[in-house]
Amino acid sequence: MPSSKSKRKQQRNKKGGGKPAAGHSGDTKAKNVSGSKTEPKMSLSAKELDIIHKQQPLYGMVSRNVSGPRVRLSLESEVNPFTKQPHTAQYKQILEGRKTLPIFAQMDEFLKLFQQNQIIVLVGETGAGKTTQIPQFVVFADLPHTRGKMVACTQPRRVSAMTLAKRVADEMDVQLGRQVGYSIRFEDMTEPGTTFLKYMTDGMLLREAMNDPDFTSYSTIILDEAHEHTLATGILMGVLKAAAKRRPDLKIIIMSATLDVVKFQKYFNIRSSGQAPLFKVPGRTHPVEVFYTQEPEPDYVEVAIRTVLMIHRAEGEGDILLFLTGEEEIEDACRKIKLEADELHNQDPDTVGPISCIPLYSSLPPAQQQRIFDAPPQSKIGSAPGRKVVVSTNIAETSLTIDGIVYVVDPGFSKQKVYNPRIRVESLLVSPISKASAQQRAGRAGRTRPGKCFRLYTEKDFMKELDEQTYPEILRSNLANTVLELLKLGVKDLVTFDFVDAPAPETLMRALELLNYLAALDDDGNLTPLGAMMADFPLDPQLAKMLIVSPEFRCSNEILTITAMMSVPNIWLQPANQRREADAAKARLTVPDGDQLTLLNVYNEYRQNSGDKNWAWNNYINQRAMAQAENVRSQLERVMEQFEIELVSIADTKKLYVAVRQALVNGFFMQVAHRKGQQGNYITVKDNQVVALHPSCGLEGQPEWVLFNEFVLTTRPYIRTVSEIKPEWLLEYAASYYDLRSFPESEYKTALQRVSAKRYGTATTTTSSKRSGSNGKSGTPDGREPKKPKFPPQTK
DNA sequence: GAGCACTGC
Repeated sequence: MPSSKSKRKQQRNKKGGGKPAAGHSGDTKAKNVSGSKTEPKMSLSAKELDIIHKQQPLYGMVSRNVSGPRVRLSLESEVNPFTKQPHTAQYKQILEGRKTLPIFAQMDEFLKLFQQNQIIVLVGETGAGKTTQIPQFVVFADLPHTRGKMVACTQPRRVSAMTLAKRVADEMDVQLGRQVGYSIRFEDMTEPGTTFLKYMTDGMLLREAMNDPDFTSYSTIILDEAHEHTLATGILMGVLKAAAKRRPDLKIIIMSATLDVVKFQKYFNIRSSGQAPLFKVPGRTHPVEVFYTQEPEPDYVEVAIRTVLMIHRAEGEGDILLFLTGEEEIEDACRKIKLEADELHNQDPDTVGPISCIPLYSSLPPAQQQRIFDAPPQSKIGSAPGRKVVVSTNIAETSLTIDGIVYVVDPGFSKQKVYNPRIRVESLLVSPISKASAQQRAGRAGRTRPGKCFRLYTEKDFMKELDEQTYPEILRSNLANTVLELLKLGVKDLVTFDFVDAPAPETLMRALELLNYLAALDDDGNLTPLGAMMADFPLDPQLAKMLIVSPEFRCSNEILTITAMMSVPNIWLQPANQRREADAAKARLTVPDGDQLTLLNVYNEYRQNSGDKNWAWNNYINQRAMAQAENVRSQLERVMEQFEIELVSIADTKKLYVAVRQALVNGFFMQVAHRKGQQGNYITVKDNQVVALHPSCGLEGQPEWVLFNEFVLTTRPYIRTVSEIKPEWLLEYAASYYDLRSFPESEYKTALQRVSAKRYGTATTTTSSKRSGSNGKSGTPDGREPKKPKFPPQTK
């Protein structure tokens, strides 16, 4: 079957881009179809109609010159336009459903706007069907398969890309992974040459762009969920805008669920043709009545619990969704709600029904997450109906949809990432949500029938205090990775790069500085060969650097494992009632020289015991995280193979553990702390932050010099995932960063000077044996003075 | 003696 199809496609391709799609030579009919301004008359003969209906549904259609009536004719055909197979009964049934979507009635209008513009901004509430229907309209308008191109539709999350592709494949009556497919990390469900509609994560499209900055595989790119302002979406917009200027034939559609789209319209004003046109799609959700508190409430958790109980007592049937900020808060609230609701029910079962209270957050095992789809508890005949209460983080705002929710309780807070470029620290802070977020939360009450939303803040606060939109992620993140990606994408000047939301100069400066010290950038800010290689690894720059140089330390096999383990969420389980057992299990697996070595040890033990299905569980290790680490490890191994980076190891454990920590220094020499006093305090080198070892740290005692993976700001500043290192390694493998002349006077400077004097005979000159010779940066051979980097650019 | 909002390559 594939061979006959590709033959047909070759015949079409011979005819070239603008020619009729179905081998029909005279395209006069097509002109008739789309040429007139009013509802076009389709002056098709009975014979032609018969061809369209029974053999060639795309007969006579011309790419980007297609009208609604003509598309509908193709949809009603007996045969599938793309497979030439007879349509199934399921197709016809789904098509009837699609026809009732409001967006379906706007097809003609959309096709016209699409034809006339290179870039469109489209706004429509969730449930309008825009994500399933618009890509299909575009497929008919573009006929990408006749030109060897694809239509892409990007999503911020993997699950959405997968489920949408499945849904649309059904709607188009094709097999998933053939004409319609998806592409996400670890899974490419497409067939090159056959797939012409591809759902994918925005991160995946960004990866592709690194090797093809003009997006040449695509005729149209649809960017969905733009209102979420995620990092990848922000970068993609900038890159797409640049590509659209170079490629007038590349069409772009920006889709958003909130009305605040003027920003996008203005941003995509290319060729000075005025702002990009807006296409509006009506929503299809039920009305939600919104209530506010009269006075600001000081303790939102307490009020939230009271509100849930009030709804349970006084409101009609329907489930409740309460938004809180984190795991502990959620588990705590669930306990209290359950306790009080049970009491109410026992006192008066006739008016107050039974309740089930279900926590929801991402680190819950999938089986427990599934509980949100359970039916509410049954009540005895004659007594009040049962009710389900879901207490959730923001995961229920976007990622997971729970049907049957009628009441939403919104205290107006969520944990949000904030970045402090001065000390290069990302942390999580409970912050007020935006208006857009509050609206999204309220909308969760109206998915199946009219609902109610109780906001635990005043209407005045909503109007005056909340931001319109959530602050874009690009303004709240460490951009080291992003900057490396942009450079690999061919962006020369980051300071003048046209961002939708330009990051703070200090943030860019910090990123450039780090990349320069890692030798990913030369002193003129150009990507080095090492930097180009680093960009191809789906890793933070420090991890990529350490992995690439690890063969020089004969431990690339181990560094590969550690890198994978450091790329997955926390592997340690600590059930509340088994803390002592969990701690004991952890102690058994701990390597006292460093937490990174402990991670290596856990992975190796896990693999050695792969026959024992209960090993992870018995050792209080998160099985899911381990499986993820295996996955990441093999992906990284493939990239290493591409670059012919050898996988080597040292048999002697003692020597191996030294080599591993030396390799760590090559990536993390900027994350080093020195012990200060006897109180367990450390001070970070150059940033001078007072920190403590995180209680989860497995180091024996308090070594003088440590390297850390993470700086976390919680009850106090901690460093987490820590290894002991020797100061000589810093001088040897990161000589230019540890040029002591540039150091502020400090205890650690004095200590390093002592080491330097002992080693090189002088306290100020740093020479190097240049062992990490994969770049010209981290050593100063021949005693030459280290060159002062021009990077990063200084800001005022 | 803490804690991990969420997502992505």
